Amino acid sequence: MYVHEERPMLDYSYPLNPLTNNYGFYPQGNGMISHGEAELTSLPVHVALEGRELWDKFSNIGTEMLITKTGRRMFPSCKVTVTGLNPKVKYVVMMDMVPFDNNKYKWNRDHWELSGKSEPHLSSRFFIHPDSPALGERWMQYPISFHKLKLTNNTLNSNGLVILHSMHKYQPRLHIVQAPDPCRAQPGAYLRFTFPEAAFIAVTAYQNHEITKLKIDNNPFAKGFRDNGLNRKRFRDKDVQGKQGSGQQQSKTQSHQAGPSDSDEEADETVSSSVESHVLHSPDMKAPPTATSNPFISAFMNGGAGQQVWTQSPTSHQPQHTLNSNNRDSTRLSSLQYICASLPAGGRTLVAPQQQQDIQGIHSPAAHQAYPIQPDMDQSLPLPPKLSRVNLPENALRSLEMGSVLDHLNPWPLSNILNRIHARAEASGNAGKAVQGQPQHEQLPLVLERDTRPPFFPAAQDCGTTPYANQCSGPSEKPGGVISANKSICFQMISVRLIFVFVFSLATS
DNA sequence: TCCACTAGCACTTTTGAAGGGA
DNA sequence: ATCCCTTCAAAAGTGCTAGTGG
Repeated sequence: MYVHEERPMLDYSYPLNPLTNNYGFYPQGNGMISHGEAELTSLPVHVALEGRELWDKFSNIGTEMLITKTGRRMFPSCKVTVTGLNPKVKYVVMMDMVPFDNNKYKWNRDHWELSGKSEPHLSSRFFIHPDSPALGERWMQYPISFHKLKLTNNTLNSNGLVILHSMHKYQPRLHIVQAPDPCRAQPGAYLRFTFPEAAFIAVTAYQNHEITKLKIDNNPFAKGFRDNGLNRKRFRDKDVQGKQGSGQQQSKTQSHQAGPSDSDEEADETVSSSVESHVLHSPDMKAPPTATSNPFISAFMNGGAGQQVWTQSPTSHQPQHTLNSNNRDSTRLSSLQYICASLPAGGRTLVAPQQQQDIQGIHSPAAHQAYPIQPDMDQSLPLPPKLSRVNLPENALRSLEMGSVLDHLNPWPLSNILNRIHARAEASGNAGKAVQGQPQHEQLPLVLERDTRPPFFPAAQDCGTTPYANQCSGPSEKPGGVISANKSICFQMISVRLIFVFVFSLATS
């Protein structure tokens, strides 16, 4: 199982709600928290995957997620409930996909079977939740939805998509990153949660008709295919001409009896109750006037825009002048989610209890008792505020891609980045004031000296035994793997730089 | 021939601008 | 001038399917 477990001492709770899995994190309060470790890791953080009923339906059949060149949303989408955060501390929440195993799959008539070894995993690209950063109380107020996360098989995409291999199995992974607090000169920590029950096989066309049927029944966008697709003109015409259904239509007829009634509500709730994601920009998007409403984006625009932007007033953002320009390079510059890649192996991965037992063979009922929960899943929550799409200035992203070639040889673990922020906060003396002066940032070298001081975070573990070995170990030995490995390194280089600016912006926002 | 993949289609939902009324 | 509500067209998200290429 591809779970990067760094601290076997971690404790996990059992599911507390029959419809959700709650993954709790309870560090043992016996002084095991290392020096300088941030508050996040000392909190009883619970994460629960919403819509377990639907996920289970898919999982029982064998979840498939369509991936396309232009990107396809997940259905069901990942929506999680988080509890146990510090309500007054800012966090960044993001998601990526990690390989479920080392295998490649193929569909054989009516079942999935193994089809050899998996392709080298492309470095992860994060989908950063648009509300990031936000206070813990906000994250706990509403379920956190990632329904706008898109999957693609296009390794060259520039539209903020998560890249996957077709016919490979993946599972979602949630990251909660504590924004560094400059005033307290304390670095941020982060937690990771994987969702094995949401594992899926990425496909370019649905293989299992049962999955297709489930999607049609539950996804409101696919309503037009309900009632055996007879709503559609094409099928109506065919019906009139003698009901000469296609193979797929026939297959639907075999089992499709359920109306849209119940599933409608379920699906509608899934789609409508979520928060809008921000897609930082694709060339065909208009720049909305609310582009700077997100403080993170504002911070990023200020903090990551490179020299050209440093000279601007923080309030002088003109989102309509950003990536939506006709600049021909804009197609390769897009969202932060897309560019952010490959979180290093420095965090803590929390897995489902059963999975945890598989790995470590441990139980922890005490944890459950210690923190009897938490979210009332039946309680209706107010709809979260909606956000408009936001854009990043092109030069902000471009400047981040410019850096030392050496960077890709030693990508920074997130912990190192946070340590560096901490060091910088210390060096600045009064970080809260220092960060107000934007020009100071301009003077920061893009390529910072490394490892000049001991880390405050646990150093990234050697990832040779993890599924991310491909990311960390450089070019693959396979001839075909060199290119993808180089791509991976390139993504890493960009992403680490972005993460740095991103987190640093958090510290200063 | 098989299989993975793509592009375009028809359909539905979502979004946001525009307009009108209080 | 502002706010709220309704309307409507465009954009975006679905699975389907014919066709392509290895």
